[in-house]
Amino acid sequence: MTENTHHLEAARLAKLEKIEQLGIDPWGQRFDGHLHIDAARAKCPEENGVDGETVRVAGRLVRWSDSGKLRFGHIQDYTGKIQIAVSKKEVDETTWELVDCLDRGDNIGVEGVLKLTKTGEKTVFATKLVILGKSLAQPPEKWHGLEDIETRLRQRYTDLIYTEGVLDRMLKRLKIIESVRSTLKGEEYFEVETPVLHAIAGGAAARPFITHHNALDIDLYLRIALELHLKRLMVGGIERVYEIGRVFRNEGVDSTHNPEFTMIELYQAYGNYETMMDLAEKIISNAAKVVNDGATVVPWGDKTIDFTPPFARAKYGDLFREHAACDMHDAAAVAAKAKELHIPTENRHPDVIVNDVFEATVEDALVGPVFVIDYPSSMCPLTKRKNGQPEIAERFELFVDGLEVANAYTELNDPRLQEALFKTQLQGLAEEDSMAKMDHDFVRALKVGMPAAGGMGIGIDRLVMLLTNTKTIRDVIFFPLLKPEVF
RNA sequence: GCCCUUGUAGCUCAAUUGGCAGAGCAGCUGACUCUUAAUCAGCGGGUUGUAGGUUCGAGUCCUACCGGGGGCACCA
Repeated sequence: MTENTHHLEAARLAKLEKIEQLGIDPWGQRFDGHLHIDAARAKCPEENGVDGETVRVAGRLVRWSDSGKLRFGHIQDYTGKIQIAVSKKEVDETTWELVDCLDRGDNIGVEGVLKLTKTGEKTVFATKLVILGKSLAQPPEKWHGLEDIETRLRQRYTDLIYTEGVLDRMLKRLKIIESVRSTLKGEEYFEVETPVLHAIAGGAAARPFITHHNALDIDLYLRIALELHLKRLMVGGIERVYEIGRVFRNEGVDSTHNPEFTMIELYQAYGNYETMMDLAEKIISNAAKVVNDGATVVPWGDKTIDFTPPFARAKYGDLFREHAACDMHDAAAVAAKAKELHIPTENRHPDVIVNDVFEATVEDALVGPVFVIDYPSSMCPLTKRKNGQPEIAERFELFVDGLEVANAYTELNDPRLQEALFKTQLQGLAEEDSMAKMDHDFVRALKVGMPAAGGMGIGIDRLVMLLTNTKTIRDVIFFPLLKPEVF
């Protein structure tokens, strides 16, 4: 960079030096009392020729014409954009020289009078102007902006500034998370933090990332779920508990999977999976309203999703019969259907085959939102069985347009059954593929006594996708995983 | 991991059969006190992802590698 500075950067460096020669710090100083730009816009008179208040605004210069003795530009902050006008007559000589050194991309602060231009645009007519941070990088082209996906993801900072809708969508993500917290606060939940480094990667079926602790000389796993620690806390007396946190799964990347993603898991003593359905409806419909102007019906590509409670509920077995055209308990018929779908059957537990057939035939057909309830219990080693029906687990998954958004159970709190399920691997499932990894301490905790409870996990990234009409997960994550860039 | 596709100036894109690497925007110099894709005149800007190969000649064809996108697999 130093021995081979690009000519565009060189031009900016020359201006930077000129600013220093004026005795001005090109990197800026404290600037108090600025209004957010949306607030400034709200204060601007609506009538031509009327002087409004004198205000201070600050932000990034995203349009600039450095010509003549009256110059216009737009500055932008996270609340919006407003035009500024700088007239040579209205500012002192040093400021006018500073104005000559401004480039698109610079951060500036402006004090001036709010009024409309002759063409009716809300404008701050500057009486003072300061630089709050020089930009040395050439911004993207003003009309097309940044379109190269790789550049947008690697240089998210630039993407956030110059690509229409990116910052807005990410702010919606933050508001959705705020809304989830606020809904749970209303339900008297406590938010906690539990370890990310696990000795046993339990609570879900996924390949973990492995890391190493030097001083203890032990390998550890980055967590793949939050479940087992939160249940321990319920044993400890925190009746309603949740965590919003990052989980890590060492798997492929596609439009709905990022190796690290954000989950909320929550547990409610004395509840069950029906309690969780009611809560899921509250959490999701509230969040939908926050980012869709109060509406619970939201656009989703060329479809519309109605998140107005209550959501539909359908039994796993019924959906199976409807879409796979056979009974899930009829092993021969299921095997035939599996063969038809090129799903392997050899040495695999019948319920694993059922599940594969279910995924192949049912899931994509579910537009929803729909709670799929009552799963085959063999695939649910952490879930309570239905009274008198040990082959059915009180579990639901919430599907929206084929996307799994939430997963919940009536929690298994029988330590003897839990221990037995940890010991029994499903045929045809490698241990690393199983959710049932022996965790002796967790069994010990259950022996202390966990109250009957409901619990739920929601994929926050996918929820944000659905509520912001975004089809790829990388567009709702600030910094999705990419292979390292070579400099 | 496999298949398809893609990589040219800061950005967005051209480049005919393999035949002098171009444009717009942005930048620089000058003019302009109501502009907003400002306008007008002039000027500069390239390791065509990287490394090889074929050829008189490669942005273009071939091989490998690197990055991105899409699909498959994985993700019960």
